[in-house]
This record gives sequence, C-alpha cells and structure tokens, in this order.
Amino acid sequence: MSADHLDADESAEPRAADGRVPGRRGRATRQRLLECTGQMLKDRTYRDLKVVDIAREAGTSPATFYQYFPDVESAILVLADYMVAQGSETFSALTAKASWKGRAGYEASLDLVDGVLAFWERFQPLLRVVDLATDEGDLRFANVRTRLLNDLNNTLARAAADHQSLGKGQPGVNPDAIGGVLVAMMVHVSAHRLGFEFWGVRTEDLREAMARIVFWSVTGQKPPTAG
Amino acid sequence: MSADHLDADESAEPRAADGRVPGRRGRATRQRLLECTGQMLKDRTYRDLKVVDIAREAGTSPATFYQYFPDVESAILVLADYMVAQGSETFSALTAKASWKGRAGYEASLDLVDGVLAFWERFQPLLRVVDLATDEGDLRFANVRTRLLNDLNNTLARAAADHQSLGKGQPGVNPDAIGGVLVAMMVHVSAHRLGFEFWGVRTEDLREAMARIVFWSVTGQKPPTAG
DNA sequence: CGGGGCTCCTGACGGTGCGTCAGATACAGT
DNA sequence: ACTGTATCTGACGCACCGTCAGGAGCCCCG
Repeated sequence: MSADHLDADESAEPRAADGRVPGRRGRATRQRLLECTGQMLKDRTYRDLKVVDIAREAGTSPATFYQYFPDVESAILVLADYMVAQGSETFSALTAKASWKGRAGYEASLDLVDGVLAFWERFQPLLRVVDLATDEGDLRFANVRTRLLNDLNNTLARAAADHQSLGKGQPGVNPDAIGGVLVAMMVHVSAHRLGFEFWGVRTEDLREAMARIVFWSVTGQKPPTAG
Repeated sequence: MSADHLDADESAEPRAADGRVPGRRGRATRQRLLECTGQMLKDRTYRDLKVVDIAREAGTSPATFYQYFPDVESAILVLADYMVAQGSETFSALTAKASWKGRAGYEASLDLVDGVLAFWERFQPLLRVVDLATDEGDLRFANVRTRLLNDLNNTLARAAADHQSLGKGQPGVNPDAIGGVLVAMMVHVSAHRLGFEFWGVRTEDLREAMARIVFWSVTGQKPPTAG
C-alpha cells in the first residue's frame, strides 16, 4: 500500500556522479540529456539506445552522460516518473466521478478503456521500455509499473467490492483478482494494439469488447446491446 | 491465416554456417548446444545469456556455436518451435471436446484458464524471452507468439460467433475482438502470475475471475455462483 | 594399418560499445 | 588578470561479438 521507501532518484536533489549538487549549467545539460533520451526512444528500440548516441545528440560526450546518470535505465526512469504522475492524474480523473449505474455506467467503462488506450498510445515508447525492463526482472521498472497501475487496480477492485456488498456484481469472487484481471486485460491489449490492427481486429471493436467485460465484471449487469 | 511462408529454420534440413549438412557428430553437438541454451535460460535472464557461456557449458567453443546458429535468438527460436507444437496440442485438447452449456461449460472455461496458466508455468523461461523479443520488435518471435495463440484465439472467436448466431452471447460485438481480448487477458495474467502473488492476489482467485469472464463473454450467461 | 579426404572444432583477431579516469576547459568572484 | 570551483572530455581498459584460417578428429579404402 505505502510506497514511501520506493522513491525514485528524483525525489531528492539530483546529484552528479561525484556527489556534488549540480549548478545551473549542469542542470541544463542534464535536462538536455533527458530530452534527447526521450526523443531517441521514439525512433530506435530500447536496446539500440547507445549512450554515445544520446550524448552526441545532446552535443556533448559520453563521459558527461555518466556524470548525471549511472546508466541509460536511470535516465529513462526519470522520464518514467513523470509519466507515472501523468497517469495518476489521468486515471483518477476517469474513475473518480464516474457512476456505474445503467447506460451511464457503461459509458464510463468505455471512457475508462479509451483512457487507457489513449495513455498507452501517448507514452508508447516509454511504456514499451517499462514493460520490457519489468519482464527482464529490473525491479526499478517493476516498481514504476506498480505505481502506475495501482490506483486503477484499487479503483476497480473497490467498485467490484461495493457491488458485492449490495449482493450484485460477482459475489464470492475476490475483488482484487477482478481488478487485477481487468487491468491486465486493458494494459495488454493497449500494448499490442498495433498487433491487433495488423491482424485485422479494429481498435474500435477491442474497445467495445473490453468495456463490456469491465462493466459486467464490476456490476454483474449485462451492458446495453451494441448498436 | 495461412503460414506456409513463415517456416522456421527447422522445417528443412538444419544447415551449418558454411552450407554443409551436418553429420552424426555435428548434430549431436548442435543438440547439446540447444539443451544447454534451454537450461541456462532458466537461471540467467535472456540478455545475460552470452554465447561464450553456452559454449563453455556445452564443453565447446563460441565459434562452434556460430557454426550451427547465426545468433542466440535463432537457437532459442528452435526451442520455441517445439513449444509451439506442444501448445497446439495442449490447447486443442482443451477446447475441442468442451461444451459451453451450463455448469459443464463453466467447468470447461476453468479448464481452459488452468491450461493456459499451467502452460505458461511450464514454459516460463522460454515464454519470457518470446514476450520480450516480441516487444522489442523481433518479427521472428512475434511470429512464434502468433502461431502459439492463433488457435486459441480462433477457437474462442468461433465459439463467440456461434453463440451470437443463436441470438445469445454478445450480439453485435466483433467475435475476433472478443477472442483476442480474452486471450490477451489470460496470457498477460499468466505471465505476471508471480507478480500478482507477490502483490497478495492468489492464483486461485485470478483463475476464477478469468474463467467467469471467459464464460460470460462467450455465452452471455452468468456463470454459476462461486462456492 | 596408414594415409587421404572428409567433417568438425577452435585460437586468435578486429570491431563496437561500455564505463572510468586524469586532466583540460569554462566560468564566477575578487 | 588570477584563482578556485564547476563542468566537460580524450583516451583507456574491459567485455563481448562474430569471423576467419587452419588444426584436430574420424572414416574408409587400399
């Protein structure tokens, strides 16, 4: 639940490799390196991201990069932290106000699914790296993933539990499992959206299928029939 | 649909780097290298798998490895091909005979989910690499993934379509989307099973939540209430 | 049983990227 | 201008990659 001990490097003063706190010029260089890193992630794949390229792009030398980040992953983690912040904001906006009742409830499910799809679209390059590094066993990125999905997870689990306590929804099924499974579904489909399209399945159709599953899993109600 | 032009290297005679067809001794070495590769995948992570280590483990030299495989990925692909064959067998056994009606239908959904979970458990190291390489954009592994999931996908889509044509199920929703979404859910949860357990969600509960979603998505019927 | 001609193996090498110094360079204050 | 601190970088050693040319093993025929 609490994540106080899991701060990224950014929560404190950024320190250079030798321990000193960077001044104005240093912070500008650091920022430039970050921006170039984010930029290059859009083109090349994570594993083809060479320190020397980032440095050259930022008009500096590889050694300078290591002054501010112990490795490429650490730089990406800083960008990922920003993404997590955006995610919390985005997802809480989508789930806070929504009601689960009737047609409006189904519309809210659609909005939620659309929100996740859009978020994955927007941060695609970063999320690709996060998924990759998480699967590779990098705990720093696993942590990013957890922080990003935690709220979503809890919100859905809470909603499922609320319906259960009223005798609706999915009685007797662990609400955390419901939330986790739904998040897994949305996340995985979002991540492989292009693969689906390539395989001939329109995103529009995925969106509908997922929203219906979300709505039914939480409320136990059959969603309104599709147009 | 058709995959005739996508054969892995294994469908034809394995050839050595210089084009010749290996004899008895050569094939034994090749096999030994394959086994060591599979073995070492269980310990180290994919990216830490160095050719020199595989070679040493197999009691030979790095150069020998390159005699039989252009790169590490290619060796893993051979192992993956075997896995795909196992998968086709496993999954078709799970879906061929099953009926979707009533309580037995729900049991079949449970069996299906269990089957996927067990399969992912069994081939965990290999599947981790397949997922990883697919996400990294390696088309050879994306192809493995497609072949592995295609049947499952089609089976579920077909079942959904059948129910729709009887006025049941999810009328008006693209059956391919339903199949794809369900497979995505099962696969992603299976891949992150340990993550869920660590986070406090028992596999038993995930299994139930997923089976219910599968059953409902295909048949449109509410599954039997949980004990 | 010994030598010719295959198959099979490997030591050694050039290449690329990593990460780390020691020292060069820019800048700010006096 | 002068000095000390902040910032940068050229150059290096390391590790792994992938490729040769040539050595070692094996089989078979004479």
